[in-house]
Amino acid sequence: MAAAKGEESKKKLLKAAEKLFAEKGFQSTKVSEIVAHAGLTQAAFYLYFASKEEILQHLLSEFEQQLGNFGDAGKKAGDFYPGRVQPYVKDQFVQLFSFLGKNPSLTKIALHHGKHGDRIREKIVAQIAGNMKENQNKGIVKKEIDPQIASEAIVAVTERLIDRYLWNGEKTKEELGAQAAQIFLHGILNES
Amino acid sequence: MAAAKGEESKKKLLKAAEKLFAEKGFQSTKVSEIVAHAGLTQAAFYLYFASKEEILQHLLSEFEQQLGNFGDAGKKAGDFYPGRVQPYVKDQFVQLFSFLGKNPSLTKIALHHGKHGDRIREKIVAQIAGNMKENQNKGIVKKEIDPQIASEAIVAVTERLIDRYLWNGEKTKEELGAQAAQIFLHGILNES
Amino acid sequence: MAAAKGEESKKKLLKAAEKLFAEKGFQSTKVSEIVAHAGLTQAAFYLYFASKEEILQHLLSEFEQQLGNFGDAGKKAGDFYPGRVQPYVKDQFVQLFSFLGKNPSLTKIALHHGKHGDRIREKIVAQIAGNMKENQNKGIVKKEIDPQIASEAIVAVTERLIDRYLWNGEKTKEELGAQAAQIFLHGILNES
Amino acid sequence: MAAAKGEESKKKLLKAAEKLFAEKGFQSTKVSEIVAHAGLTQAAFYLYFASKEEILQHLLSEFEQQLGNFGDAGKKAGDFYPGRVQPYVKDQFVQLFSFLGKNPSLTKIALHHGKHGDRIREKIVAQIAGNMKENQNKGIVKKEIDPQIASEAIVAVTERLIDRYLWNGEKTKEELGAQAAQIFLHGILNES
DNA sequence: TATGAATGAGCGTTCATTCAT
DNA sequence: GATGAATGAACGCTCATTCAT
Repeated sequence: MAAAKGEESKKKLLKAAEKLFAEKGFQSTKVSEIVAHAGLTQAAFYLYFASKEEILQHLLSEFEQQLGNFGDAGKKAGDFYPGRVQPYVKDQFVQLFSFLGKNPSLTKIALHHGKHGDRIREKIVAQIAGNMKENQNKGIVKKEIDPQIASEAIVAVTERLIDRYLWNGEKTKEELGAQAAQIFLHGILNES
Repeated sequence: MAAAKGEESKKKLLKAAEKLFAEKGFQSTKVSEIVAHAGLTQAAFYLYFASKEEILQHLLSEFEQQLGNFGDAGKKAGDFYPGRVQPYVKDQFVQLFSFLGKNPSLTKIALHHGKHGDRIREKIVAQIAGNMKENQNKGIVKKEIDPQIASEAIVAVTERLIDRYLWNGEKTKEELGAQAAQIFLHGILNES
Repeated sequence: MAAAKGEESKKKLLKAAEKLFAEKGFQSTKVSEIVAHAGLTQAAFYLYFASKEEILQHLLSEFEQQLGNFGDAGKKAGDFYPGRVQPYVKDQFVQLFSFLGKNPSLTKIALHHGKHGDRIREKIVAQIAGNMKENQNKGIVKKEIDPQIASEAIVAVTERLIDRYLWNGEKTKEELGAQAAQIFLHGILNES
Repeated sequence: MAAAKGEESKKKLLKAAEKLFAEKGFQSTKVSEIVAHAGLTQAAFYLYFASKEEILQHLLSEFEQQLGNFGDAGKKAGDFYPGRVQPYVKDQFVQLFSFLGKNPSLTKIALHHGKHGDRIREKIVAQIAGNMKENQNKGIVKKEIDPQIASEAIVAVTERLIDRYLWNGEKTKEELGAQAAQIFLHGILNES
């Protein structure tokens, strides 16, 4: 009934790797450190993962899976705001924030890791850009905005604020979400 | 007329290191690769730099030096827009863009490199936040904006757009600057 | 029954290092040579010792530990020769010889290695000088002798004779001990 | 009239090498250090010496040359003490001391350097042993003494006392010579 | 399921030595 | 006679990975 002992070890390794990869980066994290944090030996590592690279992939695909759900949630959420445009857009924004903030270390790893990061980021950006284009057609979003660029900006900011303020508990997800939404939706300037 | 041969080699090494550090990160870049790109032997590297770490520092301090000038420029620029607030703010924005865009690889290295990156980023953010606070007091920037957060956002976006669009020539500095300014100054939404 | 395999390898490395350090000195001995003699790879070396320096320290402290015992032995031995002074002094002399001769390579390494060697030699010299001073007070040793210098001389000779004659089996410990005692106790000249 | 400039540089290099070899040993002394002490460049070194090894040989042969003179001096000195045996022997002893003490660093280098050191030491030992054997035949030196061993002892002590007390000026050549002679000629024990 | 022991390949660094000027 | 610049070869050390038990 209890999870097989092996499965537990595998989880410990994944947790350790996630923490360390996020803290020090993939290259700088040694297999020896991962197993030390997991309370196992180096040989045990290779019982569960073929290589250091593979445990990263495992983490990354875990993240990508959750990413799929996010997309669906976004779609569905649209239906709940018939007619009221601003709350809808704002809510989508907060959702992204909430989603990426749920797993800050995974987010950091996923978006920072060269090739893989690019692919994943592209996915998120595309999703947001798609939504934005729709909203542009509906007249909600300004015509002058390049959805591609704006989406990149949104992701970059989300990523950064999570890393800077959420990670260490300096701000809450809600505070950050509100601020980010405020900035992106209305800009920082007073209307003259 | 010809620059001392040694100085040339040093520059070649710096150029190569800059390129590679930006492309693959510090850890993943091997000294052997740097010297290969510079057309020298490994031993020659240590004629000019005490360690791989030191060439990074060299690059970093080069960047920080330019950073100082950027701050001064920002201050002076303020005087040129008496009464016209928006162009002033926008211009400042574009300047940051222009400044960081002038040396994309150095920017990437500087802001991505753990401890050092944090310090440098903090410097830039503080400078922008300072300006923003002033403009907030003057009623130019919205009261609800947290200058700290907004500045982090601005830097994050600038960094990302440079890396994504400028690096490969997909967009020009001006295009990006305009788009970013647009987003940050007025937001993406149409006024309803 | 069998000693743990790792412990065996460690011992092999220590034996090899001892031999080579004694033969060619610390600096001239390469880690590659040590492991070759031990039948291991270079990486294995660092499984047991953090650095080349550390294996030297290990050897040195092993020697110093034995050194402590030597001091005690000397003290106790004094009690066994009540009233008969010459055999007592001679025996102490032979003991030093026997002690250092038990591990010629370790002795060579220990006394030849700069800072460390100086400290260890000082220890031995001080011990002998202490004894000698006592015997001087008892009227056994000549007043004109400077115990410090005489002790340095004794150690130097012991060291050299071991290295020259014991190492290659040309003389036995007893022969050397007898000759050295003879020289130091009564000198080389006939009484005229 | 002035010595050629090249000859001066060569001398500077020899002086520097002598000092450094004595202080830190041959292996641990880098060519870069030698030239730094001599105020020259590394390339200049190879104008005068084919290799690091060669400058050592140069130093060594310089020492060996002086050694020849020492042997002759010993022989001649014998004639000046007709009938008075002890002063003669003692004087020879002091001469060795004086000779080796004249160039402590060269002495240290010469006697410490493996193969070469062995050859040179052998030469000195043989010379002393030869004299001692003569004196043994004349009844001056005890029959029981093995001249070979005694000579090794004498050289070892001389070498050590020079290194320990002369080098830093703690004792003078004369003090050391007297003490050493005292020990070796008459031993440390009181006649009971 | 897990480990203790070992390794191959490579990395950053050093150093005696060379050569064009 | 001397130098600035460069190098080949090796060294100490690290690390992801393997394998017998």
